[in-house]
Amino acid sequence: MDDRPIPEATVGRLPIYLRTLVEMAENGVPTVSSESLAEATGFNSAKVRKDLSHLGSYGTRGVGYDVAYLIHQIRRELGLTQHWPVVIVGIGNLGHALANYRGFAERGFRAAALLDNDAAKVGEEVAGLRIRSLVRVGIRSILNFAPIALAVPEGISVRKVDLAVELQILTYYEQRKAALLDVKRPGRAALG
Amino acid sequence: MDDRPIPEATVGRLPIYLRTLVEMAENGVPTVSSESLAEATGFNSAKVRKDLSHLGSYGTRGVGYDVAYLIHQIRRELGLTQHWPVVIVGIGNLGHALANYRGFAERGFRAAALLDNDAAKVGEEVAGLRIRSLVRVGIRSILNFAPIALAVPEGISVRKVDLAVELQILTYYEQRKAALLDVKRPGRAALG
DNA sequence: TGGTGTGAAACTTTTCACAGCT
DNA sequence: AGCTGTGAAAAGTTTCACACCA
Repeated sequence: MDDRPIPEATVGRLPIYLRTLVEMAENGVPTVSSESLAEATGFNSAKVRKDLSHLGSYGTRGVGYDVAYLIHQIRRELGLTQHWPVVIVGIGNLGHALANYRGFAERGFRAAALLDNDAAKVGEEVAGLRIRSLVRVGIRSILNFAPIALAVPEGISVRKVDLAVELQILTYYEQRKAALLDVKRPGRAALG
Repeated sequence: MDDRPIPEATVGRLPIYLRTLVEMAENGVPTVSSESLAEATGFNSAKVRKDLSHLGSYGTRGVGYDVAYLIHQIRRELGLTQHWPVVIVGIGNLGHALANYRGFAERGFRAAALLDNDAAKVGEEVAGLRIRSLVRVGIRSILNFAPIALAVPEGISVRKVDLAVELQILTYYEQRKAALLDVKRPGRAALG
């Protein structure tokens, strides 16, 4: 592994390139240019080239990138060539859905355990796994769906997914769009 | 509304300040300094001050910010003083969970309709709403949980939540941590 | 004294534009 | 001729550090 870390912004986009490339491979596409990869992902070609350049020089001038090889390189860089067991904590509505979420299985993440601190739920079976009680386990990364800031020991990575936060960000831009419409057509209500 | 748009990075953090401030208000905290708000959110105080300065000059030097007033200002800026009906499209595992997700209701988002293009599901009742078939509706913003890049008409805002992507980003950093351990303790396997 | 508000500096990310390879 | 790879410029974001006010 090259020891220069890849910029955070690029790391955030690599999974999206990967998903797109896998789809292209399934459709028998052998090579892809930065321009067409840009179109498929919604980024622009300069960004695509800069991003991919952090993996190494895997493109061919005048041709583009070999889809299969690029998939391999991104998988390797993201550490997806090995198996990462996933533990789902809190088997409520969302935990249930996550345990059954096909998008995880399809991309190589398998739930290894379901944990809940509600004694009433322990023993129940979900998605072929028995719910177990919460114990101290060797967790190193957390994808947190709970709307709280977790305090974790150093060395544990946390990413948050807060569904309401995402909606609130949308309302900000929605509101601005409404305001723009107002300016263009004065007298019309901002929201019909 | 001030017509200078708030920087994107700041908009992304406003909902997090809001959540924290609401919690503080519930605990009877009357004022908050940028330092303590930073501690509660995990950002730093300079960033908090810069972010809040985009709302206006609502702090008091030597004292801090009035919690209730700040909540009001952030809500106003995010457009949360009005009601935004939410439509859930695709009532599978995840759609089910979203329809029942308390985090939405608690923060003022109510599902107005559940839509699915699977005829077998139409008519079924979930979370007190009857599933209806997919029709052309006046949608202006989309929070997309499906692992595909949506092609939408101009003027429609899209935000993506791809749960597998978030996990893949975590594996990158997890892998780097493992590599660092390796350097420190040569001979030890990267992953126990 | 304590803590905001903000220019300026530092850093990160994006975009431009083109040399150079196939 | 076509497309990558990349320096350099531009834009955006974070952090610093301090004037200034309650």
